[in-house]
Amino acid sequence: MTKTTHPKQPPRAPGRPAGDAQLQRERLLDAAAQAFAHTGIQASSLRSIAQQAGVTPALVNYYFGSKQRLVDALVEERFLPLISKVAKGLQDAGDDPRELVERFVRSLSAMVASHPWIPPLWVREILCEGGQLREQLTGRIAPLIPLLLAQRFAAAQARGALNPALEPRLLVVSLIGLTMLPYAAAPLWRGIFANPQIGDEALIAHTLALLHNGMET
Amino acid sequence: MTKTTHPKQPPRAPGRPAGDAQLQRERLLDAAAQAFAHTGIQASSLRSIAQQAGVTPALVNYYFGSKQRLVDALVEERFLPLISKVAKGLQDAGDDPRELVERFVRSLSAMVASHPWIPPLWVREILCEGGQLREQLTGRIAPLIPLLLAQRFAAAQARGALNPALEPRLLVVSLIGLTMLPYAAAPLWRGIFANPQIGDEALIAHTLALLHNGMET
DNA sequence: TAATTAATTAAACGAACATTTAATTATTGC
DNA sequence: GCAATAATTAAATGTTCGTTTAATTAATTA
Repeated sequence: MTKTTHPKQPPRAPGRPAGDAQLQRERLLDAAAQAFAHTGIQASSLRSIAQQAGVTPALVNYYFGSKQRLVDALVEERFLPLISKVAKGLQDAGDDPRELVERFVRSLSAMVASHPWIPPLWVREILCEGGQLREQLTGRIAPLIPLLLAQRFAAAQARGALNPALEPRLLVVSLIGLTMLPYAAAPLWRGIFANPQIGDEALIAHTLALLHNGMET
Repeated sequence: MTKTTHPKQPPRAPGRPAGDAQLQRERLLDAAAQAFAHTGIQASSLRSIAQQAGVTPALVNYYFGSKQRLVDALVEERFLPLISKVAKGLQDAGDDPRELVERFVRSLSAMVASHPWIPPLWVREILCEGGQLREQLTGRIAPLIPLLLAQRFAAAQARGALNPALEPRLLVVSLIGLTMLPYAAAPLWRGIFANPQIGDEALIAHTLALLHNGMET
């Protein structure tokens, strides 16, 4: 989709501008994160990203070389560092499955609050078939979070600290379904269930209540 | 994305063919459902859909008028009837929230087994921002399923038949996150958690165990 | 059987896309 | 201060897309 709303900046003349240089690159990454989450990578044109940043599409290729390498830069510099931070918090947690679940829910909530482009990007580019970030998940994210959680859940279940009717690996899937999906779908259910409004704290409390009760032996 | 694999049918000459007439329309709807779920509506070209059905893109416009009306036809003739069937099953269920949840889980499972294009289409065109089926959800699906479930959950909670720590409307979101998302993400987690394989029955048993335990007062 | 209608293709159109090239201007190093 | 380099734009290129038009052939009707 092409952004048809111009912020009405007077078109700049060619030539090197005065002042800030490498800051343009960051502004392009910001615009790309917004566009990719909002519209999807494939459907986001370099024109619309450039326009959002107030430059021409040729400048995107000047800084990144191609659309694919813009995606790569966004993954390395913006996306994976956030994932690693969540993973660190889980590694440092103990064996108690309740503690693991609570840390996951709360750190995801904090990440989404400061980087609201994460859930829509996750849906479009990891969950969707053909998503361009799927390889990142299977190759670099899965060992850090899903496999780690599954192992700890299985160990907890073996020593009787987790509802034996659950399947430890599917509990990881359930955990993601109960956290990432509500954030990604928030515009939808906030519209359907308007009045009275449901806040973020209520969402966390509900999710933890369901999970803690459901995990009990 | 354009389908580059040709099923090697010799190119047909112009002119009205012998035999089956209105069957082509159904074949185009089949191909469209596959393509839209697999690639997304916007990214599915009429060329690829036509090629999948063994015809030319002009024939798509002959039968449907435009790409938009092809989408409309798919919604009316294939998608909404399945949703209505699920909604009927819920309306006929009693007040017991366990019964409601079990019916939802099982009828969704049956629907997905016979129409596997539903979960990816739901993710792409309802969950994703800008999805072309969102108006259908808020306008025609929400009253049939999410609002109905939320009302019954709230009533059950009021009479003490549902964990009071839960929020009835968010329980609907949780229910969808625990059912639709695992189906949509199945190719992902079946790859990550390979060996031993997890079957559909195990998924249903796990999901119901978590929900029933979590809903207990 | 002759005329009309239905179903199909090939070809063309204009728009949007990612990318490349050449020109233009500011900054930096000597 | 002058040459080299860095940052930017305008314009052009070739591709793909949805849609339209005209031609073609089978089925239907009278």
